Order: sequence, then C-alpha cells, then structure tokens
Amino acid sequence: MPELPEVETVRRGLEPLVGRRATALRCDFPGVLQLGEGRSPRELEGAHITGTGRRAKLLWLEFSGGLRLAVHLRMTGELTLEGAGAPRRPHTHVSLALDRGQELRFRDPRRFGRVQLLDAVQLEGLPFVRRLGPEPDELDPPTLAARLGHRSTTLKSALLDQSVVAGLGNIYVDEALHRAGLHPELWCNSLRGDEPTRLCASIHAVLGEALAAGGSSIRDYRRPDRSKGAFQRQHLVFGRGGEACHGCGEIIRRSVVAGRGTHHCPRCQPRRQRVRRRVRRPSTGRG
DNA sequence: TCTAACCTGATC
DNA sequence: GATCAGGTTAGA
Repeated sequence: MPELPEVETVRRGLEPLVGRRATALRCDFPGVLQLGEGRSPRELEGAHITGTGRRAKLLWLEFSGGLRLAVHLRMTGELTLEGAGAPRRPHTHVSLALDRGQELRFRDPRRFGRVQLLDAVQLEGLPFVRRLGPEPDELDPPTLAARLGHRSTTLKSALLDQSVVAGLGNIYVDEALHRAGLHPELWCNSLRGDEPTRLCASIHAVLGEALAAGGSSIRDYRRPDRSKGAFQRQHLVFGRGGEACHGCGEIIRRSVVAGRGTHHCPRCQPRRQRVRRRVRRPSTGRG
C-alpha cells in the first residue's frame, strides 16, 4: 500500500498531535505490537508527544522520555485519529489513547504491518533500518549510478530494493522508470550517458508530485483523517495496462517483473537502448 | 538473487 | 473457486 509519499503524508497528518498526552497503549491482536527489550506499554501512560519522524516507509511518534512508537503500514495498514467513543472498525489491532477523548488507531486487515515501542537507540538498531539506503531527497545521479552499478538485476528489482534507495515501491518505481524512458527490465548496471541523471530527476519529480497530491489512494490508503490521496489520477502507467500512453498513444503493457505487477509503455520505454543511427533518412515517415 | 510466505478481502 | 493486491524477508 503505502510508499514514501503516502507515509510522509500520514506523518504530516500526525504533526498536530505534538504536545498531546498519551493515556494508554492497547493491543488487541498479539504480535502486531512489538516491544523493544525492556519496554512496556505502560511507559507511555502520561507521556507527551514531542515530535514525529519518518525514515523510508517507517514512521514514528516521539514521546517525552525518549520513547518512540514506530509504525510500518506494509500493505494495508492504516493509522487514523478517531474519537475514543467511535465504534472500532474491524481489524483495529492497536490503539493509543490520548487526552481530549481521542485515539490514534492502527488497523490492518492483512496484519503485515507492525507497531513497535522502542527507544531511539533500539529504533536505529533495527535490522530493517540499518539496511536502508539513502532517502530519495539525498540521492544524486552519481550516487544512484554507483548504487545501481554494482548490482546484477533489473532496474525494477533494484529500485524496489530498499537498500538501494529507501522509500520507493511498486507504484513509484513504475512511474519513475516511465518518466525516465527506461524499460523496467533493463539491466540495472547498463545505464549510461544521461540516464542516471534522468532516472534520479524522475524519482525526485514523481515523489514530489505525489506528496503534493497527498499520495495515491488505489484501494486502502487513507490519511489519518481518512481522506484519500489524489495522485492515482495522475499515474501515467501504474494501473493503466491496456490503456493508451498519454505521451505517444501506444498501449501500456502490464507484465510481471521481480514478481510484481509492472507497467510500461513499449514505445517510450524501449527494451534495448537505441543504437545510434548511422544514417539519418529524412523520408522514412517515422517521427 | 529469486521465490514463497506472511494475511484478508476484492474481484473475476 | 482462483487470482491478485501498494511490502518485506526467510530460506533456497
């Protein structure tokens, strides 16, 4: 479900909670709430929210006393702010009760998501966090070229790998590759010329635009106030298999690459790098 | 480096 | 009934 723009949108939606006081942390499905060594849910009782944070697709609340409540939404996780008396929707697994009769609720039908109570050191030390590559906004073309260059897999697979760049997922990999004019199955160490620059710029552009639109709501994703994002309406290839490419009119193709549904335009994203034309023929009629 | 697995629900 | 889904990872 949520990739970087969605997770960052949720984080921003939680910012107004800074200054609020937590009264209880409750878990209704064993295993969804995980406690760092020595941590207890009771430690949050009376603690104030002092900030929010995000790294890749992991977001967290910071509390007085230094504790952090980290949330990974995975595929169907949803973090919403509700009245404590509001009916609990199905699959609500963790609730953080706040002052003023409100609750921050984590629901997740598939239960892939996790909520973790940790201190800062424990959070930094999570194997998942330690493996993460740079945030996209810290990424420049030489860094991207270097990180792709020593891998032997496809662009699609490499960009989904959070140790290469942190925060991309299936939607934004497809969208970024399309904007860069690169086929998802290109060997990721075969980029040359201005391709790393184009790809880097495409990643920055698509993530920036998606964030401005509040993310992509295809099925489950909602902001903390349960409103939808709007970027799905601006997708150029993702979810558009069989439809016409806005750029050239060719039919968008859907395939499976790296085990994931993958969308690309066969004309805008040719499978092989075009070989430099030896002779320019003015009357071939193609253009 | 790739696949299967983790889960439920929506859709065909 | 079978298939697919926006993520991550253990194990091959």
